[in-house]
Amino acid sequence: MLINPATLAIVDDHPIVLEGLQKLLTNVKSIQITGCFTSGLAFMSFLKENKVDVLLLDITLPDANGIELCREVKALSPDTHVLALSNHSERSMILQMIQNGATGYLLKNISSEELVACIQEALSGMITFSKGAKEIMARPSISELKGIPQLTKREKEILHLIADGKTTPDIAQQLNLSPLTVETHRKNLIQKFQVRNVAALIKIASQQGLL
Amino acid sequence: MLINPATLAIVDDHPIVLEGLQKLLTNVKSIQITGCFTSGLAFMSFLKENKVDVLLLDITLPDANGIELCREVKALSPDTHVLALSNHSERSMILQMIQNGATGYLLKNISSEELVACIQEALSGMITFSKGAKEIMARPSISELKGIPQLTKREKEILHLIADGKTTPDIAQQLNLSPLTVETHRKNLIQKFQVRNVAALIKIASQQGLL
DNA sequence: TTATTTATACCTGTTTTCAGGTATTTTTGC
DNA sequence: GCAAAAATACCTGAAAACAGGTATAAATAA
Repeated sequence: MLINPATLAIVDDHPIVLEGLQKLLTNVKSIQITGCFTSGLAFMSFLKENKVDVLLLDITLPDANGIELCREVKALSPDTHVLALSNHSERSMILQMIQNGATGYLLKNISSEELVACIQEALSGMITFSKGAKEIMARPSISELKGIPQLTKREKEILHLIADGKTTPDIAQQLNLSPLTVETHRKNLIQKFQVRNVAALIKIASQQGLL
Repeated sequence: MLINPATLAIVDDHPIVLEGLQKLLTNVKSIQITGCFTSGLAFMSFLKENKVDVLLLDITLPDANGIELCREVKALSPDTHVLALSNHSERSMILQMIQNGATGYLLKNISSEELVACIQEALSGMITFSKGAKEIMARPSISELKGIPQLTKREKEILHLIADGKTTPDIAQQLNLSPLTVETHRKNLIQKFQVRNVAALIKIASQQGLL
């Protein structure tokens, strides 16, 4: 099974973490650490020249935020598996990282065996979470799920059309309704979600998975 | 380890699937099937009277869509672990289910051993995926990640404020800018994302994890 | 240092949205 | 069958957004 060891890079602004991870992973034969960086910019220029199979990425960085960096990495090098390595234990943060192309999410309290196992799983093309992250993901906050207004069929329909950039006259024509009717539905949507305008409406609807 | 077997319910509009799952799970001592339903409505009324530890939920249903049903289930009974069981293999679909409170996602080509393992993992309070689902999750579509316009610091700032429901005058005051300047940024945002109005802008920005 | 991008600001006119209502006809649930 | 909810439609006036420009200072990259 020893063809070529997988290349691994680490981005973390704490040198101590960098040191620790290196020590943990040096005696793993199947993994070769090819670079350690304390800034996103430095890593990106490295990535342009070198192949990286796995990236361990801290989310909080001095120059850029990890979520955007993750997306940039995947856009430049889609085959690089990005594993977020973070203290952030909010469910929404984990979801955002995954949405932006991360192959996994590891909490920093991870054990060394678990770390290696997760890297292996990522290398084999699967999403992976540390135990702690799995537990967080299984516990959706009730507030996220409750307090979601109940929409009628028509309201959902119109919500989607609004989100697609359609204006009231557009929607009225498409659904063969009076523009005044569409306005009423729009107003009810804004009222039900307790927001001020469509911008906030679309944001909340999108975050709650209604679009 | 045999205190009380976990209660499990199944919602799927194909009776054959219902039969098959029942057969697969009857000889598992730690799991007790307490109900099988072919419609979301029927299950919801059952859930009001009975405790359900795990729900195997098909996404495509005649009366409601599984994503919304999942949210309703979690709102009514937060301790019920919902495992999506589906043929849908789109990454976005999986993410939506998770965002709406699902504890896991299983593709229907799952093996019986894997199914039991996933149910056990869900019962122990962790998110879980079938092998196939893990692979899909690890492969973000490139189109999702590329083609994202590059925004300046100011534009990001204003994008967030717009998403929060702030109007141009609001934003101008908050950032000590001329409303006309804010209008320009707003216009540039709409142009960069190639959309018609803020509604579409916020939708796309939200889906790309920029909010 | 020069060229480009970014951030700033302005102008005009049209369209759309939003706030504040009222009101009738269908559905749907009990 | 009756009550409630949903879908329909209307009205007015103010506020905001959008389309279509132009233009200049400051910062940044080549």
